[in-house]
Amino acid sequence: MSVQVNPRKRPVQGRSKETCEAILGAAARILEERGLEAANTNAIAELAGVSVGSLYQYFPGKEAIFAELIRREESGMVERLEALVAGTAGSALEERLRLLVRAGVEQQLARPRLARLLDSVEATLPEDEALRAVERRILDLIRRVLRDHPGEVRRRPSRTTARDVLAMVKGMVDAAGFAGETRPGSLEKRVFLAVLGYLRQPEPRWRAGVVVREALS
Amino acid sequence: MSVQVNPRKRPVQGRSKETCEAILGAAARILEERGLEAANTNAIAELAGVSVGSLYQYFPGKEAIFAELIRREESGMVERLEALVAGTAGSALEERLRLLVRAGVEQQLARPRLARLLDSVEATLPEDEALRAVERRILDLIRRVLRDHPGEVRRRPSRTTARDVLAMVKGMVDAAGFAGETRPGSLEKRVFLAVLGYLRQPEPRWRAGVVVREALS
DNA sequence: GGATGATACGAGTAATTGCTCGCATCCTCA
DNA sequence: TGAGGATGCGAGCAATTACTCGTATCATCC
Repeated sequence: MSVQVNPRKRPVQGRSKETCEAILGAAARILEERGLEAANTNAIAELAGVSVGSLYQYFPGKEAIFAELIRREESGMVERLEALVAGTAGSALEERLRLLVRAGVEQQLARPRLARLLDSVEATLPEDEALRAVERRILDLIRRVLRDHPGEVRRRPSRTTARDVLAMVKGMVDAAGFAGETRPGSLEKRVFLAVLGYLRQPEPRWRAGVVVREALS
Repeated sequence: MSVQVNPRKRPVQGRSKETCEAILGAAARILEERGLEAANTNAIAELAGVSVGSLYQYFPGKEAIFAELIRREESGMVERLEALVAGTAGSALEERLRLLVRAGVEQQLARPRLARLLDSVEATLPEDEALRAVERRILDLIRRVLRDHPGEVRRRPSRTTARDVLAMVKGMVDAAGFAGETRPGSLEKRVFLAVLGYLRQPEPRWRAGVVVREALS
C-alpha cells in the first residue's frame, strides 16, 4: 500500500551516476511531453536507453523518480533564493522582491509544463520530511525579507502571508506558462506588481457587511 | 491513441440518469479520497454500485467521466459568477470584487482536494472547445467588471489582467486548502486584498535596472 | 399482454504495467 | 591478473486495468 520514495542504492561509479541522470532526464522529458499517465517505468527506461532492471536498481518505483526530480528542483530553487537574499541584505525591499520574483519566474518558465506537473505530483506523494523542510525554508526566507523592512508593508510577516505570496506567484506563473507566455519580462513585472500590491494594500474598512468605497490614491 | 472525452449515450429514462449521477459521484469521491491513480473504471463502477458495463454504456472511458465533472464544476461556477455580476451592476467595484472572490473561495474550499485535482486533470485532457468557452466567459466577466469602473484600477482590462487575477485567486485558494485552511472568512479577505492590491498597485518607476524606492502611502 | 427499445449486469479477455531474477559485463584493487 | 563487488541486461511473470459482449431485466406504448 505505502509507496517508497527514497532512492534504493547510491551510485558509486561514474557510469552508474550517468545511468541515474539518464533515468531522471528521461522521466522529466516524458512528463513534460506526454504527461503523467505516459510516465511509466518501462517508457522511462526505454527513453533513457537503459534496461528496467537498471532502473529498479536505483529507484524502488516511479514515485521515487518523481520525488527525486522534485527534490532537485526545490532544493536548487531554495539555494538560489537564499543566496539572493543574503547577497542583497542592504538593498531596498522592492529590489529584493523583484529579484526573488525574477528567480521564481525564470525557474518555472524554463520548463513550464514540467514544473506544473511536478507541483501536482508532489501533492499526491506521501509526506516527505525533506520536502517539507525545503518548503519551510522558502516560507521563512520570505518572512525574513519582510521583517527586514518593517513599516514598508501592511501584511504581518507570518507563515500565512508568506504562503499567500508564494501561492500567488506560483499561480500566476503557472497560468502564464500554460497560456503560452514565454518571455519572462512582462510576466515578471506583473507578478512583482501583484506581490507588492498584496503586501501594501491597506486593510479595508467594513460596514454592515459592505465594503466602504475608498477613493483611489 | 486519442482519448475520447464526450459522453457516449444520453440517458433518457430516470433510472439511467441516476446511474450516471452515481458514476460521477463515485468518481469525484475516489478522486478526492484516494487520488488520481486510484480512480480507475472498475473502482468507480464498484463504488457507484453499478457494473462496468453500465459505466461504459454512458462514458467511453474514465477521461470522459473526469471531463464531465470538470464541465459541471466550471459551468456551475461561471453561471453563479455571471448572475452575481449582473445582480450588482450599480454597486461599487470593491463590493463586486469581494462577492466574486467569495464565490470563488467557497467553491474551491467546499471540496478542496477534488477541485485541485480536477484542475490538474484538465491540463492533461485534450483541447475541449466547450471548456475553452467557459474559461473565456470567466475572463470576459472579470474584464467587464473592470471596465465598469474605469479610473478606479491601474491595470488595463485585458485578457492578461483577467488571467492574472483568476490565477492568483486560484493559486492562493488551492494553497490554503492544501494547507488545511477550512474557514473561508480570513482567506476570502486575504484573496480580496491581493486582487485589489494587484489592480491598484501603480506601475513602478525604473532607473538603471533598479527599482526606485517609493515611500509607503 | 406482448413487442420493442432502453438499461443493467459481470464474467471474461486483451493489453498494459510494475517488478524480479538469473546471468553477462565492467571496474577496482591487491 | 584474477577475485569480487558494482553495474547492466531484458525475458518474462504477476497484478492491474480497460473494455466487450452475450444475456437478463425493466419501462413504455399499442
